[in-house]
Amino acid sequence: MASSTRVQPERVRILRGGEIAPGPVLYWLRREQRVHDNWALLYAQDLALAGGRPLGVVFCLVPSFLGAARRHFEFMLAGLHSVGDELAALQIGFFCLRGDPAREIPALAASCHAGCLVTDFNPLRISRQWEQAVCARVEIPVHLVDAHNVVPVWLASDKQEYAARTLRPKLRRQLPRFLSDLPAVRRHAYPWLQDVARPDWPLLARRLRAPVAGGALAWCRSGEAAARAALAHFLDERLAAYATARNDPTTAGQSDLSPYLHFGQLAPQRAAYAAAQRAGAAGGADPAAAAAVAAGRDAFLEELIVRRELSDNFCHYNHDYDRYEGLPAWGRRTLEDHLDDPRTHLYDLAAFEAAATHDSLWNAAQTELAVRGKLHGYLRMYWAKKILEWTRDPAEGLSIAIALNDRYSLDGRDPNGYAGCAWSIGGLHDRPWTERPVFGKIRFMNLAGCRRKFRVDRYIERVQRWTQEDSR
DNA sequence: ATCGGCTCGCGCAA
DNA sequence: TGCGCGAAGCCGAT
Repeated sequence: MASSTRVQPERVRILRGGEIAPGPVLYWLRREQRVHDNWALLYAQDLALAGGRPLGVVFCLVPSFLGAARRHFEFMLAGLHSVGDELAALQIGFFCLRGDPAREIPALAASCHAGCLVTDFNPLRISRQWEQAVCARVEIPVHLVDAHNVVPVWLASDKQEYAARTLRPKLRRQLPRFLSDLPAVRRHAYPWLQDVARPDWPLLARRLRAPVAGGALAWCRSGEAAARAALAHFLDERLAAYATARNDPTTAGQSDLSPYLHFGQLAPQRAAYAAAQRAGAAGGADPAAAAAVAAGRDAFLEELIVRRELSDNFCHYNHDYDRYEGLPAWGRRTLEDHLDDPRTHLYDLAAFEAAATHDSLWNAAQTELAVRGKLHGYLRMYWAKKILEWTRDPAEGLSIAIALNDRYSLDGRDPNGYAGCAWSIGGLHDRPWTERPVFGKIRFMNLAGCRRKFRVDRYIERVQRWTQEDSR
């Protein structure tokens, strides 16, 4: 069977080799929960078209996943619901299974006599384990597609990068080849004819075993359509101010796209391509406005591509990405020099989770995280660094920061979160600074710095307003 | 308001 | 082997 005509071969890794057998192509959808701008779906469709076969998509719902809360599952299920509807309209089969993917995926592949299995790339350990388990239980080829990174993670670099500055030039060299528009998925010429039971979405929601944590997520509607609207809104309304406003938690200066990127409802490459198109022309006759758009675009692309793909690089090449042992050697060394330093305050997970520290800014940040399911980028650093400062040792601090981020943040359980916690607490991708108690040479942050950057009282009031709205 | 120093190690130039 | 420089800061000097 011929290979893909629309997807570059460097995007694809063969997890299990062999001849593609007769029978439909099955795409096991995991991280990229969208129909459009999805290289893995396009690749699976190309394989199916080349062989004249039907195409099916399967998602396997795991009732409990890395500490995710009920509202995360509800957000995800709402998005998957529209994915299923759109695929049906394209004559592509859609299954939403429930249980252990290591059992469910091979069972489905066998029952529909699939000739090939395609899945999307995710660097987290649990994803690799599922891949291995599935490969061991099927007799057909399994192909893995990096549909998340603009430059496929294994092509961008063959090792864990030391810092953004070592990855940046490697990405830049490859971007002309990869930062392109994406082709449209087609109505599939060979319809999926076998009976597909429409997922019983309300039943799936009722059977979840996820803990209830945090408030409702009124600010962020789920789904591909909402994601595209949010991108358009950001590019139209906020891009010009992004370079200057994104580090001020009292203004709406951030893109607010991370939930969509995390759940795969928005393709990073779509966002990057759209932002790159917003060249100086946007300002028209006004050179200052054009310069602001260009600065916003550059800052956004730096975060969207360089820093996000750096965190995929970290988790892909460092299997201790969420543990103390995964921190850089100089960071661990200097933290260990200060293990016996007295701590000014000590809290456990429950006290942090209850936002019951002595610091009203920290409590407000934790409250924002709990109520809204997101924490402003600048405050997220302060938040994590204080957890390091107020726990008995850095390993405990790291695990508390990760646990809270995974439980509350809509974009938790993502390489971004693990890299962010390791940056704040262990100096990952950072450099050493003046030595001081507890932190050692890890970059320090404090309230005075926040006051210099933004109106701390205004931020705290803002969070209190959200809390009142939420309780109503 | 602005500036330099802090401190490690990567990667490139020589 | 030497050297420049870096994921978002802090602090004290001017």
